Amino acid sequence: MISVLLVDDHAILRAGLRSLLDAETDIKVVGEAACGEEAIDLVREREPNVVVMDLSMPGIGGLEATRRIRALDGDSRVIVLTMHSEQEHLGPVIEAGASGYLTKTRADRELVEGLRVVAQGGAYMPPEASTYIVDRYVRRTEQPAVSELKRLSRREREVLTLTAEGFTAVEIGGRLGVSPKTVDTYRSRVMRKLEIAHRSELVRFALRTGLLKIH
Amino acid sequence: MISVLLVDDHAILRAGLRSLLDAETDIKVVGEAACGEEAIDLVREREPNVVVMDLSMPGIGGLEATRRIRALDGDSRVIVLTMHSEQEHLGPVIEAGASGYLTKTRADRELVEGLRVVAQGGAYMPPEASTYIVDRYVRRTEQPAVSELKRLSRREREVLTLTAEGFTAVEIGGRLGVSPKTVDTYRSRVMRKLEIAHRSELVRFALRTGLLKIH
DNA sequence: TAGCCTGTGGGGAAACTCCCCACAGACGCG
DNA sequence: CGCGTCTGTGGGGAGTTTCCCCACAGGCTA
Repeated sequence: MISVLLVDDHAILRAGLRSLLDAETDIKVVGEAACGEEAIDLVREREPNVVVMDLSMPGIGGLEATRRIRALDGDSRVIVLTMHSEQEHLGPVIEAGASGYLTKTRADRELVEGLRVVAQGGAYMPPEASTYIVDRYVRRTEQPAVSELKRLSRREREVLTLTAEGFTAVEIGGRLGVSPKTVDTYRSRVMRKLEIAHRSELVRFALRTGLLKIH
Repeated sequence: MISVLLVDDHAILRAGLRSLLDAETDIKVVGEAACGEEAIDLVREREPNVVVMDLSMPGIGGLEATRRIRALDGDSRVIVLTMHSEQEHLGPVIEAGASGYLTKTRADRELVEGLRVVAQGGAYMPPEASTYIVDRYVRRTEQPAVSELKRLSRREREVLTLTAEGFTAVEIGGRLGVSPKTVDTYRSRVMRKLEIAHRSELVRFALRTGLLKIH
């Protein structure tokens, strides 16, 4: 059974959504909110599995509400429902931690499906979301930093990565089968080539180029 | 004008794709390949904007071919076209660096659109891709590591993040307005709480919890 | 052939970490 | 109320680590 909270400042729309969802036996609407603040309170109180969230609302709005709901201890997940196809807002929506995104025109057909996906821990986003997400998170060879990567030798890249991961020269040397001092040299050369003087920039570089990634 | 390379081991299918794409005035098919190896050679030679890639092929297959094409110097992008709806392969496809993903059943209607999106530097993925990508890259509050995050005090989190970013205790102390020794203590406490003994685990933790993120 | 890049390493001073210890205020809990 | 725990704050000191300078060999290029 999936519990759902509806958040929209238009009662009519909430009613529409409710009737849509009431037709499903495994979905239960456990509350409605007309603004972001109210939504947060209700999430705290009823801990719905999924929140269907309108973006444009008076007060803090759907985006900020999404952010705050995600910051709560519970694990309510949010599907953003935009009334117009304002897909330029997709980036902020993902940033805010939404798990789903639907436009009104698609909602009637896809909301139920999206809801199930999201309730199961998945995400339901339009194809365009991939653009945004991939842009941000998957290494892109056309990114300027990545072209700089090509100026590093293999050894230098290895040392850069392992250093950014927090290993010391001794450890890296052990893994690569060379002396720690050699590793020192590689690190120095990387920093000179990239014109960076500080370890933190090294980490940032590794992060931007995708050398350092989530396991 | 978008230049396209078609890769599929079935000539009939390539012919179908070609006729589909020839109908567009801004798309030009600049080559065809029947296997991954051939595809790589042709990409090197003709540098197409987009490669339409079948997954199941003799030899290295479409996945490995995609990976290698992405590793080339050029910036040809890849749309994967699966013949059946083998969406369980989405993860590897994204990992391999594909920018688009289409099933055969959708290709006739969506290929041209996807091609344009990808050629412009975007990504064209089914909604399910978001699940995969978001799962991997957007911090998820329900991840076990994140719940551990809540056991850390604010100061401890700050120090954890900055340490993972490569700053030293002196620098962190300066930024937070406390003594370096205090920062040392925070770091120690973080490591004890998380039961980690090594800096690299600290970085991994920061990465997994999203404390350490791309810019 | 003379450079430049890469892989490999040493020396040494300065910096940094890491473990132990200390203390005060806040908070909760018998 | 007193006691333990957590958090914020810091010191001491041994041992590590970094970072800059230097060196040399092999390969590739101009």
